[in-house]
Amino acid sequence: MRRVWSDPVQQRKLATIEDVAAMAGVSIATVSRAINEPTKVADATRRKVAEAVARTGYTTNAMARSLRMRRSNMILILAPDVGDPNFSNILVGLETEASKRGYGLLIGNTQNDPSRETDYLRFISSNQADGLILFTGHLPFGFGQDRGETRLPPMVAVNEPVLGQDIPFVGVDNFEGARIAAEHLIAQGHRRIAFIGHSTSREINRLREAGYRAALEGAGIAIDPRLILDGDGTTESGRAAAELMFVRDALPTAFLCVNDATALGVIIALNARRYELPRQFSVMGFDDISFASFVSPSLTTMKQPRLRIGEAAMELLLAMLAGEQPKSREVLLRAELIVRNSVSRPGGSD
Amino acid sequence: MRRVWSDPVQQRKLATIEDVAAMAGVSIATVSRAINEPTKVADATRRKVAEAVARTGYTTNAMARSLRMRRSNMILILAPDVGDPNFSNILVGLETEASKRGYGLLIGNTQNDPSRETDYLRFISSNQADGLILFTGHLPFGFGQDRGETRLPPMVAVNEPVLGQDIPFVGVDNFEGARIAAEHLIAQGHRRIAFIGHSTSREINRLREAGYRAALEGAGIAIDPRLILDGDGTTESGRAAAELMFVRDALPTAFLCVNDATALGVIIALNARRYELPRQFSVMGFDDISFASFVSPSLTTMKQPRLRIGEAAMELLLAMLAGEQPKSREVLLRAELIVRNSVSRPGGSD
DNA sequence: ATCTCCGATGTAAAGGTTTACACAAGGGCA
DNA sequence: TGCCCTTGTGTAAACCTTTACATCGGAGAT
Repeated sequence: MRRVWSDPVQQRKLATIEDVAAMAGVSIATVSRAINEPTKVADATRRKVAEAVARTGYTTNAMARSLRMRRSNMILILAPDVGDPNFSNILVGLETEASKRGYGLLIGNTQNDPSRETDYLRFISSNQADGLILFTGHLPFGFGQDRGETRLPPMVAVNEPVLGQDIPFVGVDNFEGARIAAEHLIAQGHRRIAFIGHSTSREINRLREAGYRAALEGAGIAIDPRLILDGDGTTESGRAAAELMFVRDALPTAFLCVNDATALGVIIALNARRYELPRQFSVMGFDDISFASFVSPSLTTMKQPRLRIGEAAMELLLAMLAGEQPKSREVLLRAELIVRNSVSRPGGSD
Repeated sequence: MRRVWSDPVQQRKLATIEDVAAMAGVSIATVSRAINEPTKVADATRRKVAEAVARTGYTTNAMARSLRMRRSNMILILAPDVGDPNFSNILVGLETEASKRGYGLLIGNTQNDPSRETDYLRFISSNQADGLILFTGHLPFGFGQDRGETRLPPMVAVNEPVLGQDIPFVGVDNFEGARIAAEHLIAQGHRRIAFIGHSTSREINRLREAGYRAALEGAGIAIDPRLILDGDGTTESGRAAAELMFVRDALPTAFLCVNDATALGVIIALNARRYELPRQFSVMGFDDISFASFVSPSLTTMKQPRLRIGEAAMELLLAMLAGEQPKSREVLLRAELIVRNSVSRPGGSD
């Protein structure tokens, strides 16, 4: 049995820049330059160094480098729920872009727990991360509020904007997306369209509801407040909202839901009541999360360009780290209408 | 407009241990001890230091600390696909346990690209990470094979074991899980049970197929090789496999699928052929990924204890880092049978 | 022939910790 | 009283880079 892992302590000392310098017969400064600024070094020297690097297997010690340069080439990702499907796909985009530029990703799962948010701040304040991607929709607890004039580190909000803090945001155009969704329903002939929102993430909800209202007004349809319900964004709350509609007297012909999870709940409620979908009721979601195509009927929804959101956010953050002024404080990407089978013309309702 | 983010360079220099020492009127060594080994410091001194720390807002610089101590308190997670739902839930467990013990998580998305795997090795070889969690089922490209006797860093395989490398593994008991699944079908009265596998991750497939065979043999059912098909683990391959069954003459009454994605494909194929499920065919999956409960019929499957897998893996890795000998080289957790609506007694087939 | 300038390289400081070792003071014991 | 041991603290080295500044030759200009 080879006990490969049993000794956690690095045994064979790693080669340092000094070993390389000795082998190449130059000073450590020259080695450093040969590696980092090759043009500043004579060709012959550069070759000698390159060979010594290869023979020693030298890798520059990231800790020493970071200590000296005061930057770690790490980005901290702060998210309330790492398991959220919406998160993980954006993460792929973030990672792609970051690793392309030599940055690493450090992930922090806060579960909306203030103490965990504070906890992760140490990565920032100890220089272990140069910048921050925020999924949480608010500044980490312990920032800004306590010390009056704390400088905020470079950061970009994603998924949900941070209100009142002048923090660059990259995300989907929620207003426009919801308007397109509602217009799709209207184009199918629906006039009585419900909106099931969720107050949990206020800003997203506000924008999507605004898009819904804009579409209806644009089509000359009066807003019926009885058709606007509020949930918390979960499947269960969608189900409950649909049930509530039946208890009241006012029924819609179509449900526009603030997100796919809610839409799923609505579908479950309608299926349970033995309605035939989409003939009797149309349902639309927003997000296009993975199960959207597997529900029955498969869900017509607005697709968030998650990969591109991640890439764009990271690109923006890295540009900020490089000292560039971002062109705009908000990058909005268009949501794409995905037509599946949960929407049709209003027909034999009841 | 407050340009909070516009200057990426840390402006106000952070307090160092020296500032604290000066304020408390002690040496830096004492400050360090007061923070890290409080018992070795007199009470009065400790209080002075604590106050100075509070007043300066001192946080120890992680880079300097890591440089000196040759350990970073970071764990690198190497996964082929960060967006995979199976991954993200294990990640939550990993993160919970790691952050509880003061470790950070660095994530690397390799997309099974050897060059990206090699790329991420720099985190290990430059001391930027102390240990490694491997989702990939193989050593990162560039490890082991090239230098004959390279010491492997402390690592734990998760999800899929690494063959022939004596690397500790934490995961679900695939053999046992598949056997339980098959036995569940047998208990419902099925005798002709198909197994749709996938050769992409060989070891997982091998074990699950073995569990299937063991169950059948245990019940005295002869294995019919025409009922064993191979796919690649995707929904599409599940669909294709089910279609193939219909082309051939041998039909099962139940499909045991190597994973939920495959099972979903089978369900789609059967639904498309207008069979009534589960009356005419039963279908079982494995994994219990999020959409399993939303498919129609909802999927009976074996649930992987993902959270616990993550926790156990991290616990093991950290123990190894602390120099402990792991008790066993393999931690197998039981999969749990989740009964939903895709399985019933074999009935009116055709 | 001298001066200037430039390119290539070396020297040494700085970045912020932890910790081995030395040292001082004080208490207990012979 | 003298010695030893313990407890608490300080000094300085080590961790490994990057980079400002100095130095040194040689080429080109006068």
